[in-house]
Amino acid sequence: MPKEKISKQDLIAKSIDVFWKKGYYRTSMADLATACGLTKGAFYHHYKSKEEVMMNCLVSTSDMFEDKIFSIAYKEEYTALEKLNKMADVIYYAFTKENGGCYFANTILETVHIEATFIDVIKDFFSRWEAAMVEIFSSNHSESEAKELSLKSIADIEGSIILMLLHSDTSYLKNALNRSIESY
Amino acid sequence: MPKEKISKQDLIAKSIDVFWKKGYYRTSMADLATACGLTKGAFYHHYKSKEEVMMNCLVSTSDMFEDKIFSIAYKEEYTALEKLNKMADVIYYAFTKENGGCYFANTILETVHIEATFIDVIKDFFSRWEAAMVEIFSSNHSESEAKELSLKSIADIEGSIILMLLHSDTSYLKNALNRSIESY
DNA sequence: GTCTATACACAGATAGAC
DNA sequence: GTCTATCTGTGTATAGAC
Repeated sequence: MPKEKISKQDLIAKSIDVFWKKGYYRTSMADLATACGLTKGAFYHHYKSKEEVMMNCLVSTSDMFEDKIFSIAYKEEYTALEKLNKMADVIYYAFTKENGGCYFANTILETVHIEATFIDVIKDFFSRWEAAMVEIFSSNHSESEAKELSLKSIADIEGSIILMLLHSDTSYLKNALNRSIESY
Repeated sequence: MPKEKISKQDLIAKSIDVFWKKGYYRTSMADLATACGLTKGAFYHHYKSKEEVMMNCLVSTSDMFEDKIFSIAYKEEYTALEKLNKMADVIYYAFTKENGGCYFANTILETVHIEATFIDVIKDFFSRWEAAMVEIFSSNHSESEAKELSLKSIADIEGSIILMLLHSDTSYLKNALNRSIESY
């Protein structure tokens, strides 16, 4: 296979940046193409619709979170508290870099009342996150307590991201992550 | 003044429903006009731009929350716990009726990276909410503790709304409201 | 694989008849 | 105050040259 001018991985990575920042509906195919240094025509050669690009972006981002963040919960070399702290650091980085925010929360709020297209990928993301948190909290709590603590942490973090974006102040997220650690 | 076919109040009320459900960018002027039983031309007679309609909708909704919900925090005839319970009931109703969700959270996530137009009204909404919660928690906690408890409650509730919408399950919100009451 | 050109629908907004 | 008609821009998507 001859070398490609631009790889599919690159297209998705660049597209994620645009979707993350502008949202699904507000992003045009021209935006995505330009971000990749292509024209619309060339971009459509790789993906046949905006929906298809978005799906690939969501799946790719979810996999990246699993790989870089949620997987920490299953590493045997760390204590539960170490896992919580390490995850908090990477989550903070992921939700504050560039313009900040949670790609999945943005997308579900934008699309949930209009089309069900992306709901399963987003459910999957939150289910992976919850599973990772449950894994950690389970070392110290009953199964049902661990689940409740996990859901509370996730809700608190997501809500704090909203306040963080509203006030342009990352300490809202920082505080939520600390509350999550303290609840262990 | 002769009777109007349709009052400005009605236009805004109907528009809020549409914006709440479809979001700002996804809602067209034709959507708003149709929801009000008007044509685009007639609708433009009342409001000169979509942005102006949105601003009026946000302000009107924020005032409604202050009037019907946040004001409970300042009623002297109730104990702090009664206030928390009453507020939780109305908040639950407001965020679950129709399609559910928080109009202000939706809007800030949709627009914050694109335009700053609505940020002040939305800040005002959250600041009113926070003030009401601080008023209640202050009866039992120091000023700084009351503020932290308030922000935690609000973040938890907003995050739980996301999970509620994702899973079509209002118990996420119910649980967050209970956690807020228990934290008193 | 990338480009230009284009088809077609719909967006926000305005003009002018009734 | 409401309507129809229209202007202008932009959106998704496709066709076909290079």
